[in-house]
Amino acid sequence: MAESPITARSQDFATWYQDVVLQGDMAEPAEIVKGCMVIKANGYAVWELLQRELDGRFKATGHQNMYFPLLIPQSFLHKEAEHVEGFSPELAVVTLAGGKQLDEPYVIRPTSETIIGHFFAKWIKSWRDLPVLVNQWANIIRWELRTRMFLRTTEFLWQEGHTAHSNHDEAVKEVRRMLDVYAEVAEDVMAVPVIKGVKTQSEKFAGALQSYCIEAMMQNGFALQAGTSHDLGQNFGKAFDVQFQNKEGQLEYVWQTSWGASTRLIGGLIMSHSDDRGLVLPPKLAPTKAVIVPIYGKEGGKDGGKDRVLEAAHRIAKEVGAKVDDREGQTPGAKFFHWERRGVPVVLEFGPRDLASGSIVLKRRDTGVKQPMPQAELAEKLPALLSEMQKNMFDAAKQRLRTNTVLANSIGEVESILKDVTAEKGGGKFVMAHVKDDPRCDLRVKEFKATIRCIPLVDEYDGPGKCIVTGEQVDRRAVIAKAY
RNA sequence: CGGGGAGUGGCUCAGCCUGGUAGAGCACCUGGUUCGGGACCAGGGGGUCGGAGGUUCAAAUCCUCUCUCCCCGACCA
Repeated sequence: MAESPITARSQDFATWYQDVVLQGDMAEPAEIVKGCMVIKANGYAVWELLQRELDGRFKATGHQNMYFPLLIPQSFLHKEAEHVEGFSPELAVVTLAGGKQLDEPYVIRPTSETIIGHFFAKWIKSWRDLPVLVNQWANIIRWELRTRMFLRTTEFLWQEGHTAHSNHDEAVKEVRRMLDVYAEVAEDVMAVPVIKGVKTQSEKFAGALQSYCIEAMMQNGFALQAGTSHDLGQNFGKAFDVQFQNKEGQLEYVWQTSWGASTRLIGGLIMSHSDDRGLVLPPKLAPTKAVIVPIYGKEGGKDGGKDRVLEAAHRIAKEVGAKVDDREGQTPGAKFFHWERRGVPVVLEFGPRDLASGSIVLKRRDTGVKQPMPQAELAEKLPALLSEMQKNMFDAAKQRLRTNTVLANSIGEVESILKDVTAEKGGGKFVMAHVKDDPRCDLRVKEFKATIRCIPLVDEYDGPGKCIVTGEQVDRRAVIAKAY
């Protein structure tokens, strides 16, 4: 398979990113066809690992996987006013089917609140039926004006959780609990530090009371919304008439939540850790943790030196759970590059010299440091090394987040920090400023193409202050940044 | 939709200005020598240049129309 060069330029991030993802291949992970992404082998393997991590946690918190229809009667979308307003512009609609014009068109789901609301109404009658905790792994379509590899494709894979509760308190607890799950997976599994917060009313999910989110910072300082968890209140309950009888025998509308994370996470992963030499995968998400590259040396081949090296390499590989790259006709150098650019955490060199000395040379992907070690110690040291790398990658990303987070006390200051920031040039910051959750503030910030990313749940700064736009008192600083 | 750019073997691209009927590198196939950071030699297969029309003795190259993709903006996970 072809190995195109990575024409990475660390400052030209968009181009770099495009190159890594399009051509830089973790076995050529993806390409875009008409705004939709084709995810190839290794890219999908990373997604599968992420899925497993998320799904395990959903199940551990009592959720069940279900599957709902792809096509939703258009009228369903219209039942919740804000929802239809928010999603109408990006709907793909099926008007013709079976060779006939449909009486009522179907929309291809952009998200499933409506059709799930429809079923919740059928399934929920009593307080004994609650809570209902559902998750769906699915594809959805949002016809955005512009696509971006991994971050915004027309069709994407995601997971959407939908729950119904008998009271608001419990629903909010669920919203927060799932937000924590996302944050945990981002930080512990993806090694991507995130800020948990709430969206402004302007930025919230269409139809929600409140949207919670985790925001990550990419290497160019851009923000990436990596997961959301919505408190839907009774909006959808009322729209779809999801009522239950409480213990007192009275009818009440359910309180709902929804939460989702998508293949965008893979983009976030790449843009958080990868470097000019290709992908860097955190060990927990690396489909292949370690590869042994055998080197046969001058005496190789004929006199059996090659066989001895290979035999020993396979023995070691079996002990430590590594893979041997025994492909013919490729030099060791080519193999090193091959695995390096695919983000394999540990590449092991093993040749005649190691065979003689009982050692093996180990190179870690995150730091690029190469060191010899006794073969006998490898099996024991590898797991510890992988977890050290996992931590190291998180720490590095956390450090970057800290370094690029700044305080500002006037709108002019925020503007001067962010106005010239672009995805290509980099230099993005998370600007912490007191700003009110008021559409006027969102609009003011949009003047220089930034957004209020979130109001953090935990205030790590100086508490209350005056809004830099309206002058009104607010209780903590919010994150303002340019975002993908 | 507005502004840029690009469509030429599998991939990346040169050739176009100054028309003469297609090239390079990588990849692929065969044989051999290699093997501690993208090996080398020799031989070989594969494209009619996004599509349509026009000008011309002759079009990848000039003209007209059209399609597609990429980047920037508006919309957004």
